[in-house]
Amino acid sequence: MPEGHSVHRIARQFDRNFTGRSVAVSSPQGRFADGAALLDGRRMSRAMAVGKQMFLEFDGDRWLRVHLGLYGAWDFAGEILVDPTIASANGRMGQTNQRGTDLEEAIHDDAGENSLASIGAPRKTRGHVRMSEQTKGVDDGAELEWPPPVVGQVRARLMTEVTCADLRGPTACVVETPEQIDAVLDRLGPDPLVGDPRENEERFVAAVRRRGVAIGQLLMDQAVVSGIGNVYRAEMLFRAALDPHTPGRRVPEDVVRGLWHDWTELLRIGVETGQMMTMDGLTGEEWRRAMASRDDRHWVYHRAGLPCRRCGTEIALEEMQARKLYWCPGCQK
DNA sequence: CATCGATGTTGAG
DNA sequence: TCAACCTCGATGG
Repeated sequence: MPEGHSVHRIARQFDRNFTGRSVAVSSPQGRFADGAALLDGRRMSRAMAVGKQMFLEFDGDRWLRVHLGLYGAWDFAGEILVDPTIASANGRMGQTNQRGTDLEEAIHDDAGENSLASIGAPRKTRGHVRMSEQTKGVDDGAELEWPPPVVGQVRARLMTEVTCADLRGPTACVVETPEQIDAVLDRLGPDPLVGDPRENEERFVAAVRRRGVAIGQLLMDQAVVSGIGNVYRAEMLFRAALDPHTPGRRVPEDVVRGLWHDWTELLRIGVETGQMMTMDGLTGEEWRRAMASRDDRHWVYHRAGLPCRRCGTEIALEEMQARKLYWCPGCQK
């Protein structure tokens, strides 16, 4: 569920709270026990995100790669220092942080101790993780039948002296070598927040205009561009007034460049605010409504059958590559 | 209470 | 193309 903006926010949280510290790594659930043992006690030296992938570097050339997939999420507990670049939800953005209206990616930076934040799939915070609650040591009874891996519990727990991060439900949570990390990076398309902007744009333009595949598919292809998911795809195509079925090579170059610039800006806003804000030019009242309800926040996403906000045409819904595609046949031609 | 579906990816066929 | 992965909020009875 989390698209690129969430993953960048998580990486910044790790950078702020874990980089430079020794980390106790465990797998309360058991399914990451081997990987946890490889990392336990090492110092984390770097956190970075590329698209929907997050990479945590540890001393000794070991990396933890995490992909949240459809419903993964991180819960932070204990002392949490909030990265200033993502803290604005409680400050400058003012009404975007209405209390109780959006727990989706709320960052609680008001309490130094036992504050808790959940970033990832939409999810309510679920109560505090007790810092004293260490993973229970298990004695070496050779004949013990180990219980099967538990579903619905913490796959990986990372703890410093003061901060705890719990991971649930990821698609990928694996320890990898630098070479393996490079291999993953190599097949990822450009991320506006990583690397050289000019180079990124040219890569994106070339990747799109080389293909006969529908632009609606290309935007979701992580080898073409990193971090865009089903929501941003639908919204970006609407904002560009572009028919999702247009083959990549038939999209005018300036429109392709426009898509890149739009993604750059939407991602920047998403990382800063923690919300997928894709509607602009709203009046004060419209804005308030958009912030208060997920259903009022998008141009087309999740609005099948409803009248287009711009032209009144019924928003269409179809399956594209087994994902739901929302678009306005009136505006997008 | 049970069932469904979701902001995603992989790998089998 | 489709099932599997794996979690939980929303929905319906």
